[in-house]
Amino acid sequence: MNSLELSKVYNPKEFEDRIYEFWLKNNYFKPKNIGKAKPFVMVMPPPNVTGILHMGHALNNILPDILIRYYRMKGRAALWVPGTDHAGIATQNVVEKQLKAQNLKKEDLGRDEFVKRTWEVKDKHHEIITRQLKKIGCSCDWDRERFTLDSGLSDAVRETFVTLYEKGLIYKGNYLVNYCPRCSTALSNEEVEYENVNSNLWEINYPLTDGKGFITVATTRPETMFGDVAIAVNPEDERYKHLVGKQVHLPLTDRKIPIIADDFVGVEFGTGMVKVTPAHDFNDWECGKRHNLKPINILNIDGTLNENCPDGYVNLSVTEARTKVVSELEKKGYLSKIVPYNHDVGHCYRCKTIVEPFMSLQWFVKMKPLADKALKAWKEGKIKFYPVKWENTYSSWLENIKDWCISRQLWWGHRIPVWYCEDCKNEMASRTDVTVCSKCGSTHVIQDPDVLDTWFSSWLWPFSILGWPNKTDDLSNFFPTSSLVTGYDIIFFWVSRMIMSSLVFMDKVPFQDVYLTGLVRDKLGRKMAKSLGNGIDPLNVIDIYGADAMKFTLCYMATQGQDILIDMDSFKLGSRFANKIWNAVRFILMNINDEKIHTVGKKDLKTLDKWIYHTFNETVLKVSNAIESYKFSEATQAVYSFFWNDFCDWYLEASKISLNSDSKDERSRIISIFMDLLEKSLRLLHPFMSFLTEELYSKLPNTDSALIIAPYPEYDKKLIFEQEVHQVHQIQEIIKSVRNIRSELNIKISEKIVLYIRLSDENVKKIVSENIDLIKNLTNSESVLFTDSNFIPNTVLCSGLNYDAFIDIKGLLDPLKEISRLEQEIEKNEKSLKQVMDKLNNDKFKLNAKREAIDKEYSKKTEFENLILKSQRLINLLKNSQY
RNA sequence: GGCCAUGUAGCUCAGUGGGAGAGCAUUACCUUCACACGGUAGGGGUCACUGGUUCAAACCCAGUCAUGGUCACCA
Repeated sequence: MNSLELSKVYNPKEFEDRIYEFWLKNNYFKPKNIGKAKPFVMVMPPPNVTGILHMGHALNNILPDILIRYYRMKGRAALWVPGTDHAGIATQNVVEKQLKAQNLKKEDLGRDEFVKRTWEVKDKHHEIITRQLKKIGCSCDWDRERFTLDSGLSDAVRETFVTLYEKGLIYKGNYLVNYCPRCSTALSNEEVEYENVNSNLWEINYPLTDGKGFITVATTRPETMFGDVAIAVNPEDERYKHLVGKQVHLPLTDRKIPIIADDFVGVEFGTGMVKVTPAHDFNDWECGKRHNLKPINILNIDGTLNENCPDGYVNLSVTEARTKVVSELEKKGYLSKIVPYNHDVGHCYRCKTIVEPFMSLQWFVKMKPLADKALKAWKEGKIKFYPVKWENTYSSWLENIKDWCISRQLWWGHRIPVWYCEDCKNEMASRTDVTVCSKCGSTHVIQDPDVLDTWFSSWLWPFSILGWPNKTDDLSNFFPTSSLVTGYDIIFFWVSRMIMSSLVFMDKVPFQDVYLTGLVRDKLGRKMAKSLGNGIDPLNVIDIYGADAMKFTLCYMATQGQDILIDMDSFKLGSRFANKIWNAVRFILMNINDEKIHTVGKKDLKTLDKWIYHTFNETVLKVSNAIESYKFSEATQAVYSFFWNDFCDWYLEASKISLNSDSKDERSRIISIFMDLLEKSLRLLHPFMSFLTEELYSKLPNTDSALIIAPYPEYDKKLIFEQEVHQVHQIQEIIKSVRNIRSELNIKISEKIVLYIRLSDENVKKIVSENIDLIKNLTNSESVLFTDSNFIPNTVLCSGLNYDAFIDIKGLLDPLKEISRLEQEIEKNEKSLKQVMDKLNNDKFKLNAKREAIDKEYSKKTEFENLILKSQRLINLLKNSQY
């Protein structure tokens, strides 16, 4: 070890990669003392293998890393399991886009070849993502890494599907589902995002078949009229009662449809008449069921119109058909009017295409029984959300849950484990591949072509990742996990469903705590998106500022429930702090010569030493409490202010006297304390500044093992020194007020002053006299003397509660200026005094307020009165003296 | 429309029933041998608005306004 090894400026590139290798090589990310120590387990929310990690990912992995490192140092068997998600639609889209660039469709390749290409995309992105996570410093156990489409998870998916199938909780049927025509697949309700769209309400006339005029209906989707099977009115609507039961001609076709009454129709809206299109609208679907109306499907699976539509419309897209229908209606006189209208339209969450309600044969999970379990577990307090407000979101979703459409008409994903016999039509759900029909013995069996929703594998993550459905050691050692950290945007997709699946298959909640991070946004509050070009690449931040700076900054800003607004400059916070730590260590190391480092006993601690130990100890308590209650910002603020403001600004500055002492013993004493404090501080800081602290730790002469596995500092009752803390505050107050006056009077640094201090309290006097050199140094005085006088000519006075300090500025005093300054002081203090007196003159205050509050007001009263008195006296003296 | 947040310094945000805080930005002074990614000292706030509870409210309650999120929609 020697100080020369530390460069002047903190340069994270010099050591971050090396340190990560060091950790990896020594298996420090693996849980220790399994079975003996209480485990602390987290699973990584698996990033999609569709791209690279963004700032949100960085945040969502930085916070778990802090927790894992903290609990690891606390002696828990800490395990963090990483992994990635195959991300069905999203990844398939990436490959389809690549093909499109080559003018190819997936059908040109065929299913097997397409899936093979998708695996290549997966491999590529997986490699990048892994590298990024390592750059960030994630201390996860890479040997346990999983992928949602690996063989183990595929077993888990089959086990889950077949079990639910056998319990009757999975069913297949022809229902109306949300359908993305671009992705050519069904979606779950959660995968549809509603966006407000400027559109029109078209009012269309439908002629009555009895020739007695026409009726007018309003619609936002005129092209769906080819699927109309009825017109509905509200049964209470006096305007239309007489029409119920009559028939109308469906314009542009030769079909006739009935007018029916149903109370889902609002009297107020539009014309009060609704076209009923069961195959393409969820309300109409329900209405159609009530009236036994057979739905007419007008769409092909690619979203174009099918042969149920008139000639000339078949194979048109919905948009094209809309234009054509409107113009035909207008031409033929059926169009009554067009009213501009804004409404929310569902879009595919992956490709933003407008989704169409579409009737098709799909697989569903019956959710009510699962949701009930999940609600019960939450009500019993088995699971807690941080911040708690999200529990509302969780419970209201579960209370209003709808069945989950899990089949996707995609190629990338877990194939549905159901086989059909082509001969006897037998349907077989199976954990293993089926080649022979279980009923008729035929070998003509084919597997269902669809795949499962990608969330059908990730909802098993907390136990499948540990080896389920096999009974593994990991499963018994590490399930249930401890905490989950993820973004609030996937509470429905992922968090709630994991809770449901764990309760069904493991009979336990998957984690006790869920911490929901805010989303990372730019300084204007916008989401970071490729299209806006406002994204910040974590690797870029690491390149400029270092991984620790990024980690510390994000953590500092991670307050519960808030989105995080940042730009590149935000990371200066962490970077400067890292530099500060670096240089503090560097400074102390370069001051070691041949001093012997030893344990300094309590009796050898001076006031200032006790103060810093006390402050450190309080910080340990604050930080531990904050981490354990997921108050990340609070924890970082505590370590920041301790290390920078207390340790560097005061203790280190003050201790330079000891460092420069002629006494070898004193130098040895102070260096030993420094080493002890640094060693402890680095342990305290490690979860937040992992690379830097590990690197510096290795440079300390009093350490011999890795910091990452060193014990976390514990609160120590033997290090409470209230009295010394009070004394140091006294000294700090004197120093600050003298510095203030110096600055106010523009006394240059080069100008040494003479300071006279007057103290009435003997205890204070004792402690000040012990630290006279300290005051001298920090106020840049050539001498500090005690005085009993209450006036010293040619000096400026600054006073506090227990002291007067006279600053001799050697004939530079301008009496008029000084009088004016004192008058301002008086004014300020009188204002404060008035506030205090208002309270003290209030009998109710004295009657009701807490004892301490009253005492405090009285002491404030004395303080302000004294200060005013002193200033006034000084003004008089100044006015009467002959300068 | 329901529900949930948020509104504190120029910006981003902490905070707490008892004298308004941090980081960045800004002003002055300082390149003093750890750090100019630094030091010292400042300036800057009707704590959205209006009521209420309380001896005391930025904090608790109600309402208003504004902003955001989310769910659900009547075509």
